Amino acid sequence: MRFTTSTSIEYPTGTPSRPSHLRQSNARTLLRLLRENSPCSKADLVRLSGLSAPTVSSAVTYLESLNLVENLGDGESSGGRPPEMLRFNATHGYVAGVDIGGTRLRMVLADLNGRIVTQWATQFTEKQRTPKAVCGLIHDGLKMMCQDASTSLKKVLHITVGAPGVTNVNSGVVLSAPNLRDWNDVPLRSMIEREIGTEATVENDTNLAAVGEQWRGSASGIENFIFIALGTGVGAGIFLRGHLHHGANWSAGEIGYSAVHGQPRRTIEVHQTGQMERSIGGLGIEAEWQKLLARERRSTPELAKLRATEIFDLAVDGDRLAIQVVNSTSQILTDCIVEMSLVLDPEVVILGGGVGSHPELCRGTEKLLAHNEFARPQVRSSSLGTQAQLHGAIFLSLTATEARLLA
Amino acid sequence: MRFTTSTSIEYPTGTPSRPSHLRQSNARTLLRLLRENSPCSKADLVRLSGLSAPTVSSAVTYLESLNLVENLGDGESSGGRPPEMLRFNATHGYVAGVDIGGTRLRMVLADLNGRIVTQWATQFTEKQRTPKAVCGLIHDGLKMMCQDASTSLKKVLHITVGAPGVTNVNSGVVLSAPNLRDWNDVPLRSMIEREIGTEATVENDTNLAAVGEQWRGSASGIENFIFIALGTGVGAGIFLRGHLHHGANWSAGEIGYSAVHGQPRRTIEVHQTGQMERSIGGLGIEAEWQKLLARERRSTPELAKLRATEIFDLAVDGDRLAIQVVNSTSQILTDCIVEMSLVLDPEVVILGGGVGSHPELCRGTEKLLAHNEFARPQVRSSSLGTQAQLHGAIFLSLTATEARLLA
DNA sequence: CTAAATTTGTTAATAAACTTTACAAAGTTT
DNA sequence: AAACTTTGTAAAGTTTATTAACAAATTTAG
Repeated sequence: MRFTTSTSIEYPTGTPSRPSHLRQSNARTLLRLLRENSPCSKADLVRLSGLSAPTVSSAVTYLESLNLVENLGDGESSGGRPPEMLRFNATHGYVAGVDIGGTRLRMVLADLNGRIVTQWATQFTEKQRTPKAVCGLIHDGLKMMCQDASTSLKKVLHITVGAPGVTNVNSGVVLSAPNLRDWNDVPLRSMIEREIGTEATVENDTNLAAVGEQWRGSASGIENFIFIALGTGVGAGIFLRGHLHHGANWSAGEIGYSAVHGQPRRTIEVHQTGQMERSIGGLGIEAEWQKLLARERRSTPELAKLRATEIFDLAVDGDRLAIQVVNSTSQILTDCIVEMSLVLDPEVVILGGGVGSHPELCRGTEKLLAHNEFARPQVRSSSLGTQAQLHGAIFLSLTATEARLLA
Repeated sequence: MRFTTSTSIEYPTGTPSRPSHLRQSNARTLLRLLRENSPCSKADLVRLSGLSAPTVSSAVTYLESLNLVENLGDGESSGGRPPEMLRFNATHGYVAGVDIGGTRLRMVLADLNGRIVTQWATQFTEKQRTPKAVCGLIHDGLKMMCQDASTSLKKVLHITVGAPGVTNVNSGVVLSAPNLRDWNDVPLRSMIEREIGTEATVENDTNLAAVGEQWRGSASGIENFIFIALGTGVGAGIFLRGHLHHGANWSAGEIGYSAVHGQPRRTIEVHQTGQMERSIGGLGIEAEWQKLLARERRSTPELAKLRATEIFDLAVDGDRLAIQVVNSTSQILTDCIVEMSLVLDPEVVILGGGVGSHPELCRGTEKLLAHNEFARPQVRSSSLGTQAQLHGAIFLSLTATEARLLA
């Protein structure tokens, strides 16, 4: 260090602005405007951006040279020389989304407008659930989808993978995934990047579902909401001030371990199913149903093996015991929502997952929440259903790609 | 709308980058570097910023013309021409912080480095607690402080006011403040701005305390933490990903209404003290203490009127009943922290407020949390104590001012 | 004690990016 | 067919940055 007079300065820290930054910044602005307003003319871009015509012209030439913009030829005149219509070239590249489920692998391929162009899925065999095998399957699926979309693997710019477990998004490591045996500290991102040669993001699947619902689902445009996934497992995706919230140890939203009102207090242990999950997870709901059946001596093999959603369906038909199950589930869920709302004050709570998206549960929860004067967010069912994760994955891939299109 | 060929485009949306933006951006960068590294020379700024020497020279001249930077004269040579030392002119302006408490008004004045130069406080009389009277008191206090600091009211660039209630920070309206009679939908910001003629920010006092602890207290440098204020009231400041979280209706952190494990479920009503507050607020702790005293026939007038912190002090001395009070309070607090941690996964929880900052409570809570395998944030006592709000207010004022110094 | 080296800072020349002005191109309206 | 409107480009001028050259002031070395 050459510095001597002052105490101690570390070099360098600044981010100098140079004339070339203007070009970059304006190119980015124009590309964004083009993506939001395709097709449009240069004159439109002049009006939209506030830049001068020569600048727009030069930037568009630059974007065309990168193959990011295509010229569609003359448009309709509005009283003068007809405009040359421009369009963002959505097939300049593609992005992929992957959902690693407990029993199957699902994938989608989308263009740079986020339009899904093809999809692929496969059931796991037991052996295929190792991290290494999953990477191979993803590679296979990607190749199949590229073929189907008549494109090449090289044009896939980013791939986002949803894993059913606690995930360090920065490092791309799946820290733990209870439903996937031996998935602990799996460096999934680097494995995929090495296997496929494409930049990757790894996220928790429930977080992806939340992003999906925010992008083009029930939480569209909402800045503060909680996505609650009720299925075999119970978890939440926390979306605050327009962004996912992960927490200090990537475990935000692990509400399966939350306490249930009226049940004894417990300590939190990783390898034990949480109290909330045991109560309102799919298995918990079915257990409650069986208990009630037994108590009322109505148990038959057929009734006893009903799944949670089927029990809810019975409630819609007016079955007294099933209604009781819906009510107790709704009550526990409501307590959970109230506690979260007091802390976070979300605008909306989205109920998703195989069990959670059942409309009867939404209705029951809404009714109970209405008793409160506040801590009373809107409750909505997931509108993307099982596709939410995949849409969220596409969104994150698009976001990651955006910065790289003009880098 | 002149646009006809495409479906519909609204003008204008862009943010064009022009050469003058470079100057602005670089001036801002250099000012920031100067604030972080005062005193330093132009040559240092060249190295820190990565900009060329002529650019730095020209920008510094500009900053000097605005009186934002002062030249201290020659520094010590390090083997060549001695550098001209530059310093950010922290007395170019001042910022103020205000805390509206239940019984008193406290204010501080700080320079643009955030150094507190003077303070002022007054007890409220009953009549002085109306919004209008409070604005007058703030005006008086500000004038006193300016006199004390030998500066003028015109040099006060921003004032941040903490109010003990739910506050809409965008509009500057205090929506409700249970401890201040008739404070409902008070447009405090515009009232202060009109009275004093200075740009103002209004925030919830607990949120300000959280900001203060993050800036120069127990949460220094922590991106995700929860500040829990335990006093007569119970509330939390939620600090996530480096920013305060307010929620959709400005009521995030209202955990005084949270349910207490083992107590019957209740609906949430605004004008009724919350369950959590009734249990571990100062009054709740004192009631519990009196109950235990009565049960053990130890009640004396002297013991019965002890305040919560004094009861905790007795526990430190080994008093069995007092220890019991600490334990039950810690247990309820721990349950609350665990539930929040499952949702938010904070790195740290700061205990503050008159009751909460008692070290015995921190110790008890830490011990109980240690039983968990996760949902186990660090627990720390507030290090700024009753000053936390004021420091937070100064920080927010500085942040608001920063953008305006070069506008 | 003087000359060389070092560090700081300014001036002059050059480059990049934007804007304004002028104008060409290609329609519609009168 | 002439006038008007809209789109788009070319040329000239402005702003801001950089590099290169140099001046100023001190330390170091012979």
